[in-house]
Amino acid sequence: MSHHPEIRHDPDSPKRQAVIAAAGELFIAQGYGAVSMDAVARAAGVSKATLYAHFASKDRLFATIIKEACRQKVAAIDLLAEPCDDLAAALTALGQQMLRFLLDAKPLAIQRVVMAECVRFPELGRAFYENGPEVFRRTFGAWLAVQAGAGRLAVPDPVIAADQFLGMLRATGIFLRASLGLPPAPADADIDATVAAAVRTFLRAYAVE
Amino acid sequence: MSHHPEIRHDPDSPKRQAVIAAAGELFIAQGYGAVSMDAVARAAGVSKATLYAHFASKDRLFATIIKEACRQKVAAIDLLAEPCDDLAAALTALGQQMLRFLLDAKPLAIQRVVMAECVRFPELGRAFYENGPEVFRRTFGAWLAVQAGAGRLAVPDPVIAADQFLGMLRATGIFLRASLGLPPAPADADIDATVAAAVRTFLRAYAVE
DNA sequence: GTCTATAGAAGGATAGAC
DNA sequence: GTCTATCCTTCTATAGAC
Repeated sequence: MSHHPEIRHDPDSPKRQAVIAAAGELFIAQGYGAVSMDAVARAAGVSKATLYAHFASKDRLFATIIKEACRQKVAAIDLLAEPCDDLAAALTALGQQMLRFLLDAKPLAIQRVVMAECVRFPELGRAFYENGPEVFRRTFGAWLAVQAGAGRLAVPDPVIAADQFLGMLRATGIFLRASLGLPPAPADADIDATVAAAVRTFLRAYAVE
Repeated sequence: MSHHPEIRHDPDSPKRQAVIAAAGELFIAQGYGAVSMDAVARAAGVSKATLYAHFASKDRLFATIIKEACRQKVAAIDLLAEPCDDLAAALTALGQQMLRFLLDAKPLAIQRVVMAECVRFPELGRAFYENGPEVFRRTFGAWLAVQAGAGRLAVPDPVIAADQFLGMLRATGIFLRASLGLPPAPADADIDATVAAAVRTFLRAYAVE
């Protein structure tokens, strides 16, 4: 025993952690093709041989790193656990937290990398979707169903309604612009206006008067 | 004269056209990093030297090709020129054509490549945004303003309303899934249902009763 | 303009010492 | 496990003949 052909390492090894941290920053910022294993080794302060002792190949290092990055949680989801007496206020708070998260540099960069490489690494598309957007729309949809049960909303299909609200947050003028890296960065006022408009449209369509 | 340091070529040269066609397919399908100049030359049936006689570098070839690909027009925009007596029908037709375009393999692939490379090639982000989404939201917003003027809609801000309708079309469950390459491919019924729901929510919020 | 052939650099991955 | 040093492949780009 103790002679596996696979790689087995202490996951808390400091060098390994350094590699993970360095590779995370580089891959998320620059993507797969633009980052060399030399660059990762240099940034992590280890040799390439050490790098390869922990990760069998560039592919596997990349996939491991990005899959882990996809597990980033949206703080907005916590708002859905709180009791709700004011629907408009709750949707506004949720929308603002959600949109600010989506516009943050790191989630934007992760989305770019995953979209770019999901053809060659289908597991990344799945990991991103299932850990992020899918979790949120389900949770949000369930919350909308509860509000409907309480007589505050009339939603034929809560998950569709959730998609619509989230879709309105990802507006072309603010979210797509940011996704494409176009200046200027969205101002707070723009974010608030987008959220307010989404809440208004959503409630006009779904609120029980 | 006739001795410019820059490259000047017959833009209709058959070899040049072959390079453009081959590079377009490869770059759009696989992205910048995954495509070598050897692969482009082979696919185009020319030598690398010929390739470099027409395009100074891989960067310039890539940027030229992708910028041109961003000029693809949305057929849906033509619908906005037709006279309109049934708002719901017009929005449904527009939405279906738009969403089917967005879900098509080539626009999805172009979007992936542009998002992936917009950090290193900011011009691509601009070209994509200004030729595609921005044109459409402006045109659609102007159309909504006309409908408002005709007393059919009450839209405080037509461009925001346009963004909202388009955002609801790009729903997580159908558009983001497709953007990430997740199976199964969207069925016609899913597309129609998404559009119908968007039209319904939009009119509930904005229609003059 | 177009080719063949190749220079020159960079990248992924590994051998062997410790 | 970690390093240094290196192998081999692939890549971008060009020289030189036609």
